[in-house]
Amino acid sequence: MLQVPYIREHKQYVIDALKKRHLDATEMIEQVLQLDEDRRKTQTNLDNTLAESNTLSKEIGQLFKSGQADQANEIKEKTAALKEESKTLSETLNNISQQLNTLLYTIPNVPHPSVPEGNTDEDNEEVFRKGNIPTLGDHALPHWELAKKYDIINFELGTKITGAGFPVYKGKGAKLQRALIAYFIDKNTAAGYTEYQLPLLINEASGFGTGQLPDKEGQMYHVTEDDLYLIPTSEVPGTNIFRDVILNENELPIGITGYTPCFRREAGSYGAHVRGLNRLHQFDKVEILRVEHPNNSYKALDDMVDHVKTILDDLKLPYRILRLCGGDLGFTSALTYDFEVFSTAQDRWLEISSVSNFETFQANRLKLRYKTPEGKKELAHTLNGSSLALPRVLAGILENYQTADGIKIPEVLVPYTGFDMIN
RNA sequence: GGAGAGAUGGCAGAGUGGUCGAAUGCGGCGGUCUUGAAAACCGUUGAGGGUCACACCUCCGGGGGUUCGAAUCCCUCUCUCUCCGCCA
Repeated sequence: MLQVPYIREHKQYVIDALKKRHLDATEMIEQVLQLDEDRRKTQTNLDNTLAESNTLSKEIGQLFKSGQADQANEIKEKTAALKEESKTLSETLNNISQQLNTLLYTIPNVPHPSVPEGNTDEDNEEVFRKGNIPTLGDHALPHWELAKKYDIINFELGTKITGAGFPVYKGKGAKLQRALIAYFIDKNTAAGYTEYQLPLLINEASGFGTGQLPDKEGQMYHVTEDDLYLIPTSEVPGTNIFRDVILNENELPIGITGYTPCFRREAGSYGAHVRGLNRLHQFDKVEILRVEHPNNSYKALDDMVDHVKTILDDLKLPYRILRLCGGDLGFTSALTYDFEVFSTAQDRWLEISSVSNFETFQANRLKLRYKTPEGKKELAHTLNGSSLALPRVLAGILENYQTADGIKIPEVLVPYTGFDMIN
């Protein structure tokens, strides 16, 4: 959620920047500013009314104490009108505040100046590419065929147990998953991130804090009996650690990492693009997350990108990094870099990580602040990124490491798997 | 699932109708003392709105009510804890 004072001071900039998202926010912004002005006016009126009746109440108390009941009763009559007035004013105030908030919730984050123009993922800007795309012979198979051939993932079984999009990993496939998780977390903790194990269900307040609610309700599985949601990413429980928190400035920066399964309804997805591991309802992901001083958050974003790079370098997978264009940028993000690994047998790029700076957008919803040495409270910046999303990494490994004899295991993983070949 | 208890400032914990944004202790911050530290002592220390700054207003789990006046009384919701049951 954008900060109203910021909008007030940078009105035109905000409107122009939001145009990158193909959103003409002129009217919304004007409305926000008008509502905010109304809000403050009404608040002042209400405050004055309440101040008056507070004074009278005190007087009445004094009069009763000194036995002047007649005078007290006289003043009592005066309070009725004030009471009526303050009731009306506070109703108006609630009304205005609600309108203002509803409007603010619908305005996405202001894109960073470096965000390129563009409509779709095709307009994203490639900023880095590394790794050789192997030339696979005629034997090359897509990962879902490989999974079947070596009996390491069973999609049909998951369909039987739950439904489409809930694969069952088996034998070396299951072990490889576990190896990847352990390796990612070790890598992240070595870089200074503190490991967490987080809840997989979240309440409404948490969903709101990171921006999934109220708008993107349809993306999450909802346990209606208890009114809880299955997490679509550990960003949600991870970031909500800091909801309603005021840190000391010297506690920054904070970095945490955690592994969780993620659950996504993916309503409306279909076809070849969701085949195999490409798009699932349940998948594993290791996440990194940071709380930063505003002055340092873009440096932190670069650090996170560099960190994810080293993981992919270790795995020796061909990958590229994209800077998302305005049209493809997520609602809450100011700047996002996507990592994509090349799926050789499918001849396409698969997104395996998304690293974003949300600036104060989430912090404002979360009320995540830090206290400066002067005692001022400022919103912190939040960032997060995947390191990494498992299924597509697995797809990349299966496809790129396949040989006539089986699938080789990337060297760095062998200590974790205990085997160097799936055959 | 059954029975009971509770929700107050960073934490612990008083407060049952007016002078309570709230005693006290701990913690935090600043200072005195000290070569330095500890101890002791002194001071300070919740959040939001509003203002150039004050004033002022709101907040004692959420919502509603009674009252001139509510942390305090009533209703309701949520959550937490204890015991029993069930269970990984």
